[in-house]
Amino acid sequence: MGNRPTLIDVAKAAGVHLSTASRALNESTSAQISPETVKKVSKAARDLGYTINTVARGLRTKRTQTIGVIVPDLTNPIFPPIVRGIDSFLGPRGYSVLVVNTDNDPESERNHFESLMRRQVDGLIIATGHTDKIILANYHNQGITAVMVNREAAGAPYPAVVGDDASGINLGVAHLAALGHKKLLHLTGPAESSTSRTRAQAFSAACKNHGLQGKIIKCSAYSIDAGQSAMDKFLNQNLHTITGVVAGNDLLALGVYHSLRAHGLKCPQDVSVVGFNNMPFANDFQPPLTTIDAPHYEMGVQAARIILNEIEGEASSPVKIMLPVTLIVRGSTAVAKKI
Amino acid sequence: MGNRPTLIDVAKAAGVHLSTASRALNESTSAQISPETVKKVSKAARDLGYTINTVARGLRTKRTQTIGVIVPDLTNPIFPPIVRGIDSFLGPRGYSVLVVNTDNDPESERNHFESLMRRQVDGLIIATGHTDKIILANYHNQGITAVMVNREAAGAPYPAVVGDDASGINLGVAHLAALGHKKLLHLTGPAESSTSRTRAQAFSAACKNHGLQGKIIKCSAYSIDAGQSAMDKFLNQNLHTITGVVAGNDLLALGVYHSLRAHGLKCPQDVSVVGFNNMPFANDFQPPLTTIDAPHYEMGVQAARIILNEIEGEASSPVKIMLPVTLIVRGSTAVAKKI
DNA sequence: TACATCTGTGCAATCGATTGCAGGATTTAG
DNA sequence: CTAAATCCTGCAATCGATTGCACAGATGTA
Repeated sequence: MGNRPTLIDVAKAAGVHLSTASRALNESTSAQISPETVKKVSKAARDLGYTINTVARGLRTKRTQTIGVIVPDLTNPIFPPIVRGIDSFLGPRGYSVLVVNTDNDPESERNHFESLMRRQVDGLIIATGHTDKIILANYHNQGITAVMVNREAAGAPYPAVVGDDASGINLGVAHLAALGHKKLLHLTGPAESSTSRTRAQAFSAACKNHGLQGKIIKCSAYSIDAGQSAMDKFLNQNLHTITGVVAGNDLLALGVYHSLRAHGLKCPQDVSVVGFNNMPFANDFQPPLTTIDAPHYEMGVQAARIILNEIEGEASSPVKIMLPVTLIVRGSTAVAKKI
Repeated sequence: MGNRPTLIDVAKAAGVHLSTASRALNESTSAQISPETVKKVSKAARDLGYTINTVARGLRTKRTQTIGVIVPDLTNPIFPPIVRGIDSFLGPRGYSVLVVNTDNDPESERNHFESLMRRQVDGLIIATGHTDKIILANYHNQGITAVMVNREAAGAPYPAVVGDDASGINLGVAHLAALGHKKLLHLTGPAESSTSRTRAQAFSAACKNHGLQGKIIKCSAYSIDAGQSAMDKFLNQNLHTITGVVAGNDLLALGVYHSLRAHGLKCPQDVSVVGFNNMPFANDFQPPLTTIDAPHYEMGVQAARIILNEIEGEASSPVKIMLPVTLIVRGSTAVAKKI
């Protein structure tokens, strides 16, 4: 790669010592240097096309201005908005983002974690639902700065930025109740994930609240296939026992779509479906998906804000930020059918 | 962040000199060290939980084992698979990936480029369609290692990995021709993008080949909105003049869906639509989208393979890899309606 | 006038590795 | 039995910055 000039080149060109050049170019130290010298050095730097070598600086300062972001899978559509939110906050502040995918595999997560540590990242933003308590406690014991996003911190007092899952599920159940549904089904995600538990509990509570019957089935992952096979299994045994489904997320809702179709049921005529997340293109599904909008981009922004504060400012006490969610009514919910 | 042990700690623990420890731990130099010493050092490293500081190494070796990936927008669904493909190849080989989003803004691209240079990335994988010839030529003049992905290199002899756009468009047109369509429309993306031009040219050629009438309209971006407004404009003037649409990509196809609906036209009964990319969830759209599958993940893998070769192996002559595409027939295409 | 205080700059150590070179110990060759 | 070759290991320079400390000259104070 290109042979860029170094600080020595700039110093020579400006006729000053290396250290003077460094101070002149550095926002926080340029006050120590006379204005004329600063101008001279700046000009030399500009003329030579000097850019700082952050690797060298990072070695000396022990700050790389790099944040590691751990996600399960970037191709899961809720993560790109989170990552962009993070990046949009951090980028203008001089930080870069190293994204790794764990596929929810603990072994892979450990490897990626080590890789990020070797790279001396200044902090971690963790979006994986599976990271278990022990791993997290380990991170904390090692003095690692981290912030959770889209999940709660378990096993370690880390700050977290989450959507208001309980309210979201409430909104969904209330919406179905208002449409006259009496018998609902909830597809819950993997038990390791804090969002799964929160949503399932909120579902039970909301059903009780509205005097509805609410069943829950488990899915092995937050994926279309897992949703489909769980729903298949359910429908094979209980074809006409429910009129409304509150899926743990939009992918599970899509799995429900597939399963309903395979069982000759129509959405929303026979069964109404509510998703969660309002993922991109949810409006273009067949039918357009009624879902809970969770502000993923904003979650990323907030997580970035917090971690920067932890790194640069004084360490605040672990906060938990819960962002509001909203119900988006589309074509997958309708008045309940008599069963 | 954690106070990890350094090579000196390991060397002391093993009772050898720093440099011996370094060589013992390094794959390529451990042959210079006696087996017992290697074992001793390895054990000490393991016991102390030593991990190398890649920042320090990077400063000395001028290799950061980091690749910069420049995309327009990570939330555009074709990019996550590319990024994952890149990462899946590079990760196991010790490289990490720094992803930046330019939003097709040259100013933003310049800033991100500078940021990547400051971070001493070993190479660049460029997926932005807009990067103009001058910028690219600049990169090349600065001796920057780069590979294009999902676009051709213009203005600089960089390797490129692309899908076979021309064949893809051909497949789409042939499919519509076989269904009896005579009058087709192509929505082309921004002219700056090489894929836009390739696809548009292929469309014209294919129409001529099949003896069809083919019109082309331009879209300002590869987005749903741009597709919709271009199609709106077209339909307002020419409501029943075409029966088939070949969209420049799937997002434009979705825009076409919206526009057709707004004009009271049904897909596929009134108008058939073919997309391009086979983006995630294309099968779940309304109707499921017939489209050309482009192997984005594989494109990422190949781009990563090439750049690693350029960095570590001998510089090969600039290659252009064209990956095959396939037609995926779904519900958005049907026998042509008489008009 | 003499001494203390500031300002601006330079000197040199340092961050944590890699690597060319030198040299002692051991082996091989003649 | 001596010289040459080989094998290991240590020494020290180096990558490109940051930063505590020293010091010269300017300014202020008594």
